[in-house]
Amino acid sequence: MVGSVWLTSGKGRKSRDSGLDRDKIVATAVRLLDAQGDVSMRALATELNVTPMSMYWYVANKDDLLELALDTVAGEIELPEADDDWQAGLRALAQAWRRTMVGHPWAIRCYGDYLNIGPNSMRFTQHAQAIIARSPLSKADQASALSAVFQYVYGFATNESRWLEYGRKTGRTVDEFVDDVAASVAEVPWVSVRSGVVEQKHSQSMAELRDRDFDRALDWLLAGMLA
Amino acid sequence: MVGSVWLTSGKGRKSRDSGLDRDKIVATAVRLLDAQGDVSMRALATELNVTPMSMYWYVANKDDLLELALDTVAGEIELPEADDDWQAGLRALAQAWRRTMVGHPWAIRCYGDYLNIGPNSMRFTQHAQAIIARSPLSKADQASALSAVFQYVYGFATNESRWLEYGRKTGRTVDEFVDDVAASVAEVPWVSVRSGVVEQKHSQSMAELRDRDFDRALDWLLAGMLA
DNA sequence: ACCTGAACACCGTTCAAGT
DNA sequence: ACCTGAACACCGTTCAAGT
Repeated sequence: MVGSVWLTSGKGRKSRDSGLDRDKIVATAVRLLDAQGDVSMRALATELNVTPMSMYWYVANKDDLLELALDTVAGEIELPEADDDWQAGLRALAQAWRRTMVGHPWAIRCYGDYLNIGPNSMRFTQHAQAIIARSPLSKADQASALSAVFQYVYGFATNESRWLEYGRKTGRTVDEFVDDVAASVAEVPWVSVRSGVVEQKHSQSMAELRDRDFDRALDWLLAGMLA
Repeated sequence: MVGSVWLTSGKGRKSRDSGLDRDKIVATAVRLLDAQGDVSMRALATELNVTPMSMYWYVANKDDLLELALDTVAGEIELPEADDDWQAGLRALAQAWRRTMVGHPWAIRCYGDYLNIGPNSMRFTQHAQAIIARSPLSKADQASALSAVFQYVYGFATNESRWLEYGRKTGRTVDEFVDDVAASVAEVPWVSVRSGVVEQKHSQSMAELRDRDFDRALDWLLAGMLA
């Protein structure tokens, strides 16, 4: 919670004598998380052909493990080339973040649980700050602007991930799943107005809708900043 | 997950013979969630002086219980008076949502887990749609605009709730907690640039910063929509 | 119609012990 | 230095049984 792996020296760089080390454990955890949406310490251990308790030699507890896993996926985010157009840069960065988060729905779920000060997360943050520094905004506005953009992106990606997870769990495509929901929801007595998502669905695929909306809102935000 | 309490007729309107009914169970769950940040079925039952298993007569499972609890807090959101100024209306609605979510951090945590089609949630949704309908935006843009605003608000409130929870758990004020984090984080080798939040902290309280940033970003978004 | 007891299949984690 | 076994204190939930 308040403690962070990154604030303790820890048993990070232990070498092995049975093929095990912290990196391997974290990598395996990420693999299982990607596959199942969650991990237990016990499942992780059996995957590694070892007793559950051996995990605790490399990692203080499950929270630490997840914090490490989270920074691992933060390392996958492609940072766009430096460019003079800060708005384009910010859009590209937001897109990159969204892309990798949607690829790891479990990550976005635990995003708020940790301080996110691992090396990869910090690399990302610094990149974002470098981009916004090229804008004409005041120092104070720059911070607000970054928060605004990434709070929006976080909200968007969270929502997007959920639909993808729903789809995966029910073994249907997202579009099919949305149809199912729409049909069920229509039966509920107090639902007289359909939600925006469901309403527009039939004209285009959810994926197209999402892409368009994502860029659109970013443009609004960026345009508003200069107004 | 994909199933929803609201899609099953369920044991909702059972009467009691030992003072128990679904409403009372849900109300108690909300009380415990507010107090501790989570509930177990077992703790809820003992709070109600009853065996864990009796819960399952009123509620199919824990997910259903939480879905009901979530709609209960959705009922606390104060819907602003109808007004011709749609931007003011949207801002007021966003503020109201933020206020009640920050009061129930557990709620925002499970917000994405359910379909949110309970009566109170739908009342909220319809109110939002009524407000945006008064804007000059096209039908399609109206849906995008609502999504954008509430995705941002969701991201903001999630972030805000986390800081408040951290503070509460460590028994410090949010400002003190931010100071603690800043001090610890400064020790981490790869942290060469401070994050926006931490950097500005000393000039004003976090609460002031948050209020200003929240309104600010909403203004940007709304301004961008008309550009 | 409502509630219980015993049980199942899980969790994360501590602690003392092995090599 | 690394790993294990047994145990503790939890979970949500099923199922058959009581009243």
